[in-house]
Amino acid sequence: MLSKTAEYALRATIYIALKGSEDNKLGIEEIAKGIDSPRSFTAKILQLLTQNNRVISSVRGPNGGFYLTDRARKLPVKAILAAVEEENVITKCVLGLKECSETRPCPMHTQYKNIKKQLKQMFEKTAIQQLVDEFNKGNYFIDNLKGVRKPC
Amino acid sequence: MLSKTAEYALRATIYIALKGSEDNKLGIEEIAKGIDSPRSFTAKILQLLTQNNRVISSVRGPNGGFYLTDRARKLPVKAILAAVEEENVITKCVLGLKECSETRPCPMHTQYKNIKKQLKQMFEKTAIQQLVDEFNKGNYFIDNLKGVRKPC
DNA sequence: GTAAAAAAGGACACAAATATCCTTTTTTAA
DNA sequence: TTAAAAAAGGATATTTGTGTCCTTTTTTAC
Repeated sequence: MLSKTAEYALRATIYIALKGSEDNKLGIEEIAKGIDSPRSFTAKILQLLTQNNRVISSVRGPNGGFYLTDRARKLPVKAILAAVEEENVITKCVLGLKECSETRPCPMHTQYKNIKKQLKQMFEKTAIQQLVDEFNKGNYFIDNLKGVRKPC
Repeated sequence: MLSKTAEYALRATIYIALKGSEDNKLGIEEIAKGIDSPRSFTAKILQLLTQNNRVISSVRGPNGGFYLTDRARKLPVKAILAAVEEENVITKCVLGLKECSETRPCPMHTQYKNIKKQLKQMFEKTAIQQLVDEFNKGNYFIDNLKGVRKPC
């Protein structure tokens, strides 16, 4: 479904949103460990997220690190995909046809169109902070987002 | 969503189901042109489909080619994904976590679980022949599955 | 203002996906 | 039984995705 790049981008951003703040910036070391991802590769991805779409904020030097502003927390999850140029999952034809629409549908269009619509909704209507809130409400215990988990 | 390999596998199989029969086998040349895919690469993929899961049947030599048996036409679309080892789209966590379930959900599990369920249904409940039937009923006009299109 | 900490950036390495080409095997028709 | 047609198979090339490492820049604290 998504590339490793997109998965790490989502995991890292959610991790930073969950554990960090402007007063408590997180270093790349902690983030990579927290989401179980390769450190340097993740650093590259975070660069995309700080530059391309300003989803993540960063500060260099001692006490520096990554965090999300309140503004960024209101962004839809789609903004993360956009930063790593993978928004197209939302719109792409399941058979990979360049043209696939209601008037020129591919043979799977009827079956897929509603799923695609829901994917679109999920990524566009869900704010990053919303994921944080829901996660904090639950008593979840997650393996890969290690530092984030709570005991069951 | 899907790899090129999976897309070509789906397109080729649907193309063969639409245009071919045991009496009218299709050659790789025609198939690749019909679905707008690289010829040799598509040939490799068709090998997977003939070997791994017997979704497609083939005969060598003059008047040989590819076709689908009636049995194969009843297979779910998932069988095509299985042949190219890409069934996991149906079950995979959207964030790529190894463990993600109702009891140990990832932060997007709530939003994604229903979409995943529908994806699963689509690939498991839709038979290849069903796509053919629906396509033939409509007055469709498709660019990439070139030979298959009908005028609007 | 100097040293240390941290992200940013550049260059490179490795692996997987995608794609091509050529040879071999099978089959058919003449 | 031979030539031609077609898929099967093997080897290799190319591109993209993934991952690492080292240097540079920025920032802070002392």
